[in-house]
Formats: sequence, structure tokens, C-alpha cells
Amino acid sequence: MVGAMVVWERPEPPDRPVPAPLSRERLVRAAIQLADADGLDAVSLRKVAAALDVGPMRLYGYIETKEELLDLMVDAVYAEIRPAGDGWRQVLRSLAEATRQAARQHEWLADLLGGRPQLGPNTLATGDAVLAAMGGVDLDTVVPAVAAVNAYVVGAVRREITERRAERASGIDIKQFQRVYGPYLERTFATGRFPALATVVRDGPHLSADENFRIGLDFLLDGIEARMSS
Amino acid sequence: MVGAMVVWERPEPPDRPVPAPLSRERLVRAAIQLADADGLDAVSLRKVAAALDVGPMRLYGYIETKEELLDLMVDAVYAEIRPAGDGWRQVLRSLAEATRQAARQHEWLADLLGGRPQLGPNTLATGDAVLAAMGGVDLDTVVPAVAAVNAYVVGAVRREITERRAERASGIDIKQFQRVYGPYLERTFATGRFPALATVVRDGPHLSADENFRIGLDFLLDGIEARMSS
DNA sequence: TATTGCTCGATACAGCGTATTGGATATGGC
DNA sequence: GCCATATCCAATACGCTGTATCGAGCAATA
Repeated sequence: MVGAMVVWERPEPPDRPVPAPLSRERLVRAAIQLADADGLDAVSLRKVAAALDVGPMRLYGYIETKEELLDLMVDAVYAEIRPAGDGWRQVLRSLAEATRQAARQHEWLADLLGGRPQLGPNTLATGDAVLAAMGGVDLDTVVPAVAAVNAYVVGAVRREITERRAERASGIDIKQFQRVYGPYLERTFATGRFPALATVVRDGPHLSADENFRIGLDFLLDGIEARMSS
Repeated sequence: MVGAMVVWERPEPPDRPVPAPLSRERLVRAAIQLADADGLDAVSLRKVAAALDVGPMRLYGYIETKEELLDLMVDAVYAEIRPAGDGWRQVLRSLAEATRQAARQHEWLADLLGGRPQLGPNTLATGDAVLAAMGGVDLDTVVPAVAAVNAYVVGAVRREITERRAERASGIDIKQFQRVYGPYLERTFATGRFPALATVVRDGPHLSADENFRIGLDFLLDGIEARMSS
């Protein structure tokens, strides 16, 4: 149809400047950008491909499955997680804090942590750095200790991010959260079915997310320390 | 078309015995059955509806969203999770073990734990029972202690179930797991990039899932105990 | 009885991950 | 040097998802 015009009338085709050179790194960057902006649900192969100006199936040259892309995303974030400090306690604490900070910056990480085996190079490097910095404490203690800290971090981070989302979903304003869940809980507690819980909610401590995380972590590190010195 | 036959030739329609009386409980039971058998991905509103011999949109009379169905599933499982024992330590330990056992029976629970605010009646009842059984220890310690144990359990259960799946996915046979991930890890360690990690994998302890869980939990409980008696 | 309102379920829609396939391009044979 | 063949890549297609929409059938009211 367009060929009915002679060449002089026909506009030049828009020059696609080479079929978009790709790489896993570019895939992952695009995916992380989407996830940071709109959550994990916004990461679809179609959207990632569109962000790279490419058809969806092009991505399958770099990954075999969407899950692999998610694995790559997690490993990319682990590049920022490096333990620091002297002595096993500082090392484990900094590992925990760094993971938490990464999840606060990339909330989708909370959805992925612990959900798949993590064997990427950056994740392995983090593990290696932790173990190397543990200073020759005997392996029978070090291995369960690292595992326990990791488990605690995964669970604590999940809860923290989940709460953050619930608060945010209830309106940007401060503590609008309570205007949605509050009434329900109030009514529920008024039934008297959960007296102990009601007491705690009313009279218990209201800790910040920072304190919450740190206190639990201290419990754990104290327990590990006791085992080590014995 | 079928109407072209006179009544006498036409077979009776299969008698649907009353338009299937539903209830949230029946929805949840069907969903849990699907999830137990084939994982969370097998839980779609269409499949649940089909299992109940009903159109998909019928379900929206009982739930507003699929996420609500998942919340109901979690709360249903929490009905089985009740702490027992004397003294705060036994209570927290039994809470942890019961949660773990529930997740081993319903692996999909690991995917859901910590991912949404849990405010259902059974979950609240569990929390209430825990707090009631903590025997009047001061709230400033009890609240973070319960939170920490919960965080640890969520993370530890997630890791355990994830590993179980990876092993199972690598073939039903024992330790076929290593035949898939093994070679990759072997090659990776052979590069010498992760010497500390390689050492641990080679010389470190190989703990059972039970031991792993218990040791980490003991670390945590020991740390809490120290804080309590001080 | 006629009409209105409402409820409920079939259909429809937009989006998903990915299998398939058809066409353009590069390569080897005569 | 030209044609047949193979290869690679991306557009189309499929089956599935959660849920909005809408029309038919029924109950209740005027």
C-alpha cells in the first residue's frame, strides 16, 4: 500500500538504531527499576521488554524463565550487601543491617528473600565474606549462627515491609493506618475474646521499626555469644 | 438444536442437586486442598470454583478479592497452631514448633507467612493464647520477645521449605539434589573465589532440618532469657 | 397483574508467561 | 554466481489468570 508512492514522496523509516543491544545486566536494571517504582507485580516480561524497546520473546535469549529474572534481581541487590566490622558480632550485625537497608530501598526484596535457593555470585560472595570475617570460630557454632541470623533477618524484614505497605495503603497521611484497621481491631477487642492481646495493644510498648529489629537481633546475638564462650 | 427432538427422546438433564450451597468454610477447604496437592499456583478462583461445581463469579459473594481467600487460608491453618506448656520458654518453643509443623504439612504456608497483615480470628486467638501464657513477664520484654520468635520462625520455615522443594524438584531419589546444584557449586568453588564458603561446605557440619531449626531457636530463647533475668 | 428493582451468573476484557511458527537472513552446494 | 537449504529471531498465538460488566430471571411492590 505504502509502496504506491514513489520513493521521493515516501518518508524515511524511523531509524531504529540497531536492534537494541541487550545484556542480562540491562534486563535486570530495567526489571529493578519497574519493581522499585510499582512493586513486584509490575514486573512482567512484557513490561521489561517494552522498557528496553524490544519484543517480549527477545528476553528468552537471556533467561529461560521469569523466575530466573527474579533470581538475577535478588543477586544484583546482594552486590550492595557486604558485612563489615571487627569480630563475629559486628560482622553478623552489619550483615543483618545491610540486608534490612537493602530491603527498605527495594521493598520487593522482602517478597523474594528466602523464597528461592540463592546461589548467584554476589550472594555467594556475601556468604563468603561473612564466613571469612568470622575469625576462625569453630564451624559447628558458626554455621548455625549465620543460618539463624539469616532466618531472623528474613522474617523481620518481611514483617517490617508488610507493615509499611499496610500503613502506606491506608493513605499517605500519618497513622491513617489506624483509621482502617483500628476500628476493626477496636470492635474485635471490645468483644473480650482476646483479653491478653487487648491489654498488650493498650498498655504494651510501641517500638519503632528500628528498635524492633535491633532488639530482636540483640536477643539472637546474645544467645549466640553465650554458646560461643561456653 | 437439541430442542429439535421431542421431549420423549431428549434425555433428562443431569440433576444438579440444588445450586450448591456455599460458605466461606467450603471455599477455604477447597482452596487448601488444591494448595496442599499442587502448591499455591494451583489455587485459582476458577479451579476453586470448579472444585465446588460452581461458576467463578459465585465466589465473589464470599470474598472480594483473591488475596482475601489467601488470608482466610492462613487463618484456617492458624486454628491448628496453639501454644502449650508451662513457662514462657516452653510456650514460645511450642509456638515455634507448631508453626513449623503446620508449614511442613501445608508448604504453601511458607509462601504466605509474613506477607500480609494477619488479623483473622484464629491468628488473633493464637497471639492471645501466647501472651496469656507468658505469665505476667513485663510487657517491655514480652512484646519484642514474641516478635523476635515470630520473625525467626517465618525466616527459618521459609528457608526449610524452599530447600525441601529444591531437593524434591531434583528428583524424588535421595540427594539427587546434589546432582543438579552440586556440579555447579563444585565448579564454582573450584574457581577459588569463595574459599571460606568452600571450606565450610566441605568441612562444616551437616545438620538435619530439625537440628537447624532447634539450634537457632535455642540461640534466640537463650538471648531472651538472659534479658529477662537481668 | 404489571412493573419495578435486584440479584446472580455467564460473558467479556485486559494482561500474563511462554510455545510455536513463519519469514528474513546467512550459508553451503552445484 | 545463483539457487537451495539451514538458522535464527521475533511476531503471532494459546491457554490461563483475576475481575468488570451486563443481561436475564426472579421477587417484591404498586
